[in-house]
Amino acid sequence: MTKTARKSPEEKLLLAARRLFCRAGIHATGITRILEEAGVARGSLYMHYGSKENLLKAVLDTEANMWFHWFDQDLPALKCSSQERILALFDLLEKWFAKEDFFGCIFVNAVAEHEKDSGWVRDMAGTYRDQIIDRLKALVVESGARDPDVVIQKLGLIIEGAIITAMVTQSSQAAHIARLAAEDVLRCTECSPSLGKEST
Amino acid sequence: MTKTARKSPEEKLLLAARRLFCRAGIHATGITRILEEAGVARGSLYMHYGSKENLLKAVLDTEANMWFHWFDQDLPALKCSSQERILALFDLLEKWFAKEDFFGCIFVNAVAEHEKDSGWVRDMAGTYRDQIIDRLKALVVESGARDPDVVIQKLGLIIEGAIITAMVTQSSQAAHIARLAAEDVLRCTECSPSLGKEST
DNA sequence: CAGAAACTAGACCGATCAGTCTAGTTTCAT
DNA sequence: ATGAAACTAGACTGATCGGTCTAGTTTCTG
Repeated sequence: MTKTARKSPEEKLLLAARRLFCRAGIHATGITRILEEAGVARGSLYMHYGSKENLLKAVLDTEANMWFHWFDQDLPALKCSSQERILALFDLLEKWFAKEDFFGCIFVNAVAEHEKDSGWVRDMAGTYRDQIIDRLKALVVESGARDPDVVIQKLGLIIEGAIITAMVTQSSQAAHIARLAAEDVLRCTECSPSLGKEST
Repeated sequence: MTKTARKSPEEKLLLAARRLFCRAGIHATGITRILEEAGVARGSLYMHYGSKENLLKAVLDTEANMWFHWFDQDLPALKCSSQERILALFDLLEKWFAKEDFFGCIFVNAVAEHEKDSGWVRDMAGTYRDQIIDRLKALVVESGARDPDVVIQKLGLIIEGAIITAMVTQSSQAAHIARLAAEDVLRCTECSPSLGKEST
């Protein structure tokens, strides 16, 4: 169980930063605390990342890659229908939430603590979000849903709700509820030709 | 349109703090910036609130009261079924999201930027969350849903998802999607005697 | 009108922050 | 074995933070 043993200072910094940024907040986490948690010298941080901001960017990249891995590797490996693959995403979420060091999504946290009107955090989060939504879209379209765009938006909303609920309640239960809600959405979409039309 | 005219320094501080905490983040917002935005002297802040922390608490109180007002005043005033009242909540959310100074939910933001394991922010957010869920529960039970607890959790998740999506996308569209998803959940709950039972 | 309370403007303080720099140590390729 | 690069430990800097304090002005109340 030597968790941070045999890792390069670069990797130890990345892991410590991810954990602390999520657990205590980005602004509330000082460089010094990251260095202590990582067991790495001050100079190494600035040699590898140059600034706290760049370190945060690296953490965001890492988290995005987790999502990409889910969509590009884990889900396609399943031998099941594309609809079941969509639902399997919530099982991946459940595993994520259940990790002892899960303290919310760094993207949500980063957006929450930074300027909402503009800025690189917002841009970066938006770009990665779009890339994730695209992958979700491929799954939904493949499943032959009646109104893919609406389904995607509903599912995206449920996923984000699950993340926040899991962060607030500190329980992986949210993923299970989210899966049930997603099942409702998918069932309604394939069963009802036209829903109510309160246009406004 | 004199927005901050004829208001007491206390109220001007509260409004400025709420806006800035949501728009730029709590830690990223300095006392001085709040004072500038509010047009109020430094001493007045400490006379009325004593600390930045207490000011944040007051902002959280205000936001909680908005939710209580929705559940205790606005929704009961509607002459419609309790199920339609549940859905009307999403119309209130839509109005909220559409405000020019909507930049996310201060509760979510506050939890996101503070220690997740403990602390007064977490406690306060949890307490208010429970009180809001209780009100939602009353509505759901009144609507005669088959499995109220699950429905409540699904709806809570959808509501939180809507808030985050609205924050990230800066669009009130999320409320509309959330309403559609909520309709799916309610429809499935009342139509299907027993859903799939993947009990984990 | 008079006194108290609320309020303003801004100087000021100690703490802490991100980031720099120096000096010495370890690691590693050749 | 040796030199370069990576790394450590920690002192240091300038800026900024939350919060205090003083002095003078406005507003409210009786």
